[in-house]
Amino acid sequence: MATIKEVAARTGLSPTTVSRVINNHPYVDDTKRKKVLKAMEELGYVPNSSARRLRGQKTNTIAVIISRIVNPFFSHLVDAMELIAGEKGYQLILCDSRLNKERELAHLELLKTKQVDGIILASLQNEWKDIEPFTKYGPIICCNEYDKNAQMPVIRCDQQYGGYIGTKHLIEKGHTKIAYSGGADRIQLTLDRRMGFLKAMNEHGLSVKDEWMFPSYYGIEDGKNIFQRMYAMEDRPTAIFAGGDEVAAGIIQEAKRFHCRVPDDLAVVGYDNQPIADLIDPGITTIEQPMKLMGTRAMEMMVDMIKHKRKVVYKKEILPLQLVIRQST
Amino acid sequence: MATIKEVAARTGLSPTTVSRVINNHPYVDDTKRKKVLKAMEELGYVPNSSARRLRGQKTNTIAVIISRIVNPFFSHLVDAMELIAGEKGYQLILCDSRLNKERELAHLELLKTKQVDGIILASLQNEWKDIEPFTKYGPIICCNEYDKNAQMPVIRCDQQYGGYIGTKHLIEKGHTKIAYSGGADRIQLTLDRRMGFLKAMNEHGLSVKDEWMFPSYYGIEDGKNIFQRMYAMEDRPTAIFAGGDEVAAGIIQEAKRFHCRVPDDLAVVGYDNQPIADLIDPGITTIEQPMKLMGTRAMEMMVDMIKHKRKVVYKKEILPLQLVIRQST
DNA sequence: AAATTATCTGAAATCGATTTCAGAATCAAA
DNA sequence: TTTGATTCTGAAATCGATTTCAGATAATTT
Repeated sequence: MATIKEVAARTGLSPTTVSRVINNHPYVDDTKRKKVLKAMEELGYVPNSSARRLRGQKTNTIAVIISRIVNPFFSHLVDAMELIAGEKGYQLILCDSRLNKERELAHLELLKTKQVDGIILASLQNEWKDIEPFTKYGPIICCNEYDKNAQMPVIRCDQQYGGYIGTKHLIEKGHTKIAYSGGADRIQLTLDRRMGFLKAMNEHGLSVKDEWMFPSYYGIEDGKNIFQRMYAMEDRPTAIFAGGDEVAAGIIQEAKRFHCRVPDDLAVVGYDNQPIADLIDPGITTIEQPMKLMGTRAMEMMVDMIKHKRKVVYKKEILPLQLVIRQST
Repeated sequence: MATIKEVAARTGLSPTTVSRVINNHPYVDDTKRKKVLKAMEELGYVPNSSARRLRGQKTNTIAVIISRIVNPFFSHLVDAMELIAGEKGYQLILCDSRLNKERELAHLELLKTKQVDGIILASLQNEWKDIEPFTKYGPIICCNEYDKNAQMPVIRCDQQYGGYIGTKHLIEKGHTKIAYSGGADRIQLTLDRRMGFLKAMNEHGLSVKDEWMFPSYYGIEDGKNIFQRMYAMEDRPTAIFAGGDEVAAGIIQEAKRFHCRVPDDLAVVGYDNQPIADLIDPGITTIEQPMKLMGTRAMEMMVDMIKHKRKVVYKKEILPLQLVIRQST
């Protein structure tokens, strides 16, 4: 409630001097500094952040756009970001696009209206051409997902490598009839992963049946669905590379229900290494993504870009992926 | 980049009129209104939100304080809140106290410094006496957790009832030697739940062994730990009411490893009805909390309080809990 | 002693919007 | 025709801080 003027009045000094005390400027007489601090204390004065934002043209706020906070992948990512943001003195605004283009664009407006100093895009619903116009209002970086055409900093994993090592693992286990979930999508990350899958298959002279290529799905229910479709096939695959641990879990759960043994009758590889991967029986062999590291690095880079108002040098960081072997393969 | 002045200059009108157009005030000549809109469009003008905040003494931002976003309970809660906040035109600032008192207090400062219009406390690390001073700076409501002494609006579940029905269910299944996890804690929610447990036990003339009362734990590892401790006992309980689904999952997983059959040798009841409850084998009998509803109602109430600047009438809402029976009992 | 530098202070401008207030023009009612 | 209401407009004040600029005083250096 109290303003800087009231503090000034109470001390008989000017608002300028009070401001200097608040901001630890040099050249303030020590007696007066103490007087100001005392008055601030007594009045319960706290600087009004709206005024500071306006004058300073800075919000100390960063937005992160994700597609679903309930997805453990994103909640871990956001968790890491929130920690770093706090350490660096920034607030984090959570923006959930819910896989919706318009919502994503609406959230990007935050940068235009100066509600945030920068935006981390951890999910990408729009094409680069629709996002690009926003870059002139402040720093935007991609984290996890990316666009091939985008000239913007990005922190991500080598998804092609992920697809490759997962598939290779199945091949080494002796599988030749391998299904894949995560096909028909315009998301670069998905395309990369699929390319890795196909690369491994090709390298071993294995062909891929069209009917074994499932589109991108996310939930447990989708996994159950996929299993049923495979189960109904004449020529069943003996292994599947699922797009995520939840899908993998759904497949495994449904397989059990149909007395189809995992991994003997059907081997399953997941993605993300989420807690459930280690929880269900059998444990899911999966590709671990360094979510903490990705979130941390993205936030560090964002703060760095804001602080140094550095001309957006197109910078990319690619983090390692790892195969975690459990009992589902 | 463009300001309201530039728009005014371009149209030959005053900033006042431009402002009227922006805010849909009546009494603006239609020709001029169109002229202004055109100029805004051409200049790519968007109102600066810091200026609006300062002048309007409103931030259109709400903070939610939770203890861990990676906990599915909270991510679902936040998910629901984010949705409603967006619908009502508010931004959501995510504050993760990480179970730390100081972090929680630091986040409450957001209200003091006018960075947010209100705060939803979905986790409570401090005592009411330390939180109360902040209430004079704006609306604060509790969601999920609460404090007995607190005179503040709260949306929560009847945890005592939850503890009661879970325990009663075990008793009805014929168990008399029932352990409980979630004991030594100063959190009201935990105390309530435990009271429900004890009430059910008393009603059936069952006594509770001290060594069967475990403190509050959260993770899978804690669950494993609890199982091992029970397993090592002379007099083993035949059932346990775990504080959460993760703990329950840990117990079940470890039980399997020791060839202890669930539910025959050990029945397990969880809490929250998280996805894993349905995923692991056997499925976990658990108490379902209406997280979506709780988040939704909390956000609606918060927006309502902000909009109507209503004197904080102490209002509480208690939402229903439900027993979900699966194979672990 | 004069010149220079370092330390300290406040008036006024500024950030970019909204609101108040007063006044002008138009229209309707008495 | 006068009065009153309705519609429209802009100058200036305001929100609450920070920054610029200029000036005063004290301390150092020549």
